[in-house]
Amino acid sequence: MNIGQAAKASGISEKMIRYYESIGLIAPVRRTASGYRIFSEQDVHALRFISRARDLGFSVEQMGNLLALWQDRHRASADVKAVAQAHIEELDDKIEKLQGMRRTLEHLVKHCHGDERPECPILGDLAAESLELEAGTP
Amino acid sequence: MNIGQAAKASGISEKMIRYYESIGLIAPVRRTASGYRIFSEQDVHALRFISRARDLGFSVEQMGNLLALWQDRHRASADVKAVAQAHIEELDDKIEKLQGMRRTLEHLVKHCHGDERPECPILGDLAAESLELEAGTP
DNA sequence: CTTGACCTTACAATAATGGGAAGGTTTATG
DNA sequence: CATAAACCTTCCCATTATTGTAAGGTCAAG
Repeated sequence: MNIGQAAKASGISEKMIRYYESIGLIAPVRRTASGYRIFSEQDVHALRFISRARDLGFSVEQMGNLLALWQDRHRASADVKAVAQAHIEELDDKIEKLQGMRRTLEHLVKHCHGDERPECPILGDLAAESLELEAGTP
Repeated sequence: MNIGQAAKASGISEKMIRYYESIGLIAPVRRTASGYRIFSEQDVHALRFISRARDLGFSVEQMGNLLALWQDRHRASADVKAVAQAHIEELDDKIEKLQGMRRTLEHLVKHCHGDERPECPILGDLAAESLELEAGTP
């Protein structure tokens, strides 16, 4: 299997496969005499593993940890669980941050007439001209 | 006011102030004979505007639009509202994506024993060895 | 007049990805 | 067999927003 086929089979672009190799996330694969990469089923399996981990939002570093655990027959599932839980917390942080932004913005949008006139509480809030809408006094 | 004071007053780092100037988000401010930047109250006001917009997750490009609207006396609030609403949709997309990841991960974590044994549904799912946990057959 | 705290520019790095150029290789077709 | 299309290779650049660092100029206080 050459890199194009491996890319299709794994859902990771050729570019990213080369990148993952260059940073050591995956080991260099075999090459033909002329330098073309040859991917075994095993190699593609690892790429699919990465693809799924990536879909779950794991960073390259976390994927490295997961791959190492995956390939370690004597791993403890507790270690895997710890990585996953840490990632859940990261996700929660991001989600909460975005939701906070969303709430504030939603509030401002609700109070904006959205017509031809220039008066606008959204700009008012950004310029802090007006009476602190929302901002933390519940 | 020099850049250090403007940074403290606005909550934007010196670095980022220079950067925002370099990319044209803010106009170049006055300089002393020796080249030090001098920030007026107006300049700092604009920086605070940017700081708040940034806290709401607006991109540099969006902040540029908002600044332009802010400084346009004849703006229509509808235009501001449109920018804000577009951003809310972006936030919603991001939130939904993260929540999807979180749900899947939570599900996997729940089924992982988290002990000394190597068996782990989290790795199993990433390797797609097992019976498609979660993945779209409700 | 020196020291330390400031300022200046310029360049590099981060994380993950895409784009393209310049050139070698394999495959299909005439 | 020759040639063209479709691959592959490496290398460099761009992205977004931000921080770090280095080398050097300036200012205020002692």
